Amino acid sequence: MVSAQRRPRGETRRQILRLAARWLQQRGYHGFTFAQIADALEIRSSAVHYHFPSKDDLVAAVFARYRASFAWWSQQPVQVQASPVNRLERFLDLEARHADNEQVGPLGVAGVEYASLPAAACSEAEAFRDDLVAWLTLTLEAGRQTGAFRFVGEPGDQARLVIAAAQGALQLARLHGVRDFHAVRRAMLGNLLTFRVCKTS
Amino acid sequence: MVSAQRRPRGETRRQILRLAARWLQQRGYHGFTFAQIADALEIRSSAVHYHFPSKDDLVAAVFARYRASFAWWSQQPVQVQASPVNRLERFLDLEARHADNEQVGPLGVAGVEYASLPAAACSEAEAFRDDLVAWLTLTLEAGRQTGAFRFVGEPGDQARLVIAAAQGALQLARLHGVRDFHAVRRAMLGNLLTFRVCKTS
DNA sequence: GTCTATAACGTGATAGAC
DNA sequence: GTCTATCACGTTATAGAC
Repeated sequence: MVSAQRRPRGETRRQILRLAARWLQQRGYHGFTFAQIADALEIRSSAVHYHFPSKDDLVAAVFARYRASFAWWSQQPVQVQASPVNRLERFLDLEARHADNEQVGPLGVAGVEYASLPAAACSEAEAFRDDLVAWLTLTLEAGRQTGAFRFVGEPGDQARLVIAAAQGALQLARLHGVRDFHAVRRAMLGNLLTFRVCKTS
Repeated sequence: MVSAQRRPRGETRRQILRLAARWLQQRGYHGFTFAQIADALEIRSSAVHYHFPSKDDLVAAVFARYRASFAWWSQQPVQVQASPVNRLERFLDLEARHADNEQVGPLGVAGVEYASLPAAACSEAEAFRDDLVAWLTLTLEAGRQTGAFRFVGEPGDQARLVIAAAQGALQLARLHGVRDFHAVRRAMLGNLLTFRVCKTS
């Protein structure tokens, strides 16, 4: 039998979370197993159960980390001080990183596997959605006031469009390469940014 | 033992496909099993294997049917004769039906579970994507020529945006109700349809 | 041609060693 | 506190009955 690993304290837990997040975004909730995580870390699958008693716990923790990461990111000075257009661009850069890593977004996973996902994970995903909607709504509204963005209707609707499009674009990118993500990005920014005046028809 | 079912010839196969498609769009590829299909149809799981030797075969057939359905739908006289705006509206109506049934789109499933999906299913999904992109590109291009749609850039980019947004919107709807789908729809149509003139900046 | 009994394997989870 | 041996179950797939 292989002797216990000599990993720094707390490092195993962190590695488990890292792998779970990666595979969740590449294969979905049912697409990876404790055994695969254990193999990659050269421990037994039951060691994973020590750090996360059930798969529910593990995936809920992964979703919670998405939220925390985004909260941290959005509060960085460089984001707060950026213009609304710049904030949106940076958000799309963030999503593009997923595409480069052949991953989709957490909300896509939650949406697709919703009916077979543990309740705790769904709750975390919903909360993450709320955070994103709120942040994007504020960003888009601010950008419209400065005249940088042009759109009709509610900023909240437009925020949901941005989230949905980014999510869907990541999935298209899996099927047909990263170019599809950038195509969606171009189209979306073109629609939002193009200087234009509305005919008051 | 329960005696063999007396189902009309070919009906079992059709029912299997129906259930598989429904659950694929509600739970994802790994979210349903042969046993569940068998239970619902009151047969043994091995009977399902007679109609579809492997799960690969079953899911590939489901994806193939999505393609065939869309091809049939898009060639109906009512679609062919409709205006571009109307065709887009009808397409979104089609997607909205998924939202009403608490389902996501096939491309969303394929994108999210891509790395854990059988190759045959991926190929069918990619072909389906190609069909959708081609049809939407033509529709959007035609609509722009008549002045009904206004957007900058390539129609192909805009087509990918529509697909991505619809896909993502269905997933958001799972998390937060059908209202999110309609919000995305409003925003998207608002951006495409609003009468406006472009400043040649 | 259609379906059933059963196998072979993979999965999440528990009890207990160190 | 951290990890391993092992279990009980669910899943896909095969061989064979009718």
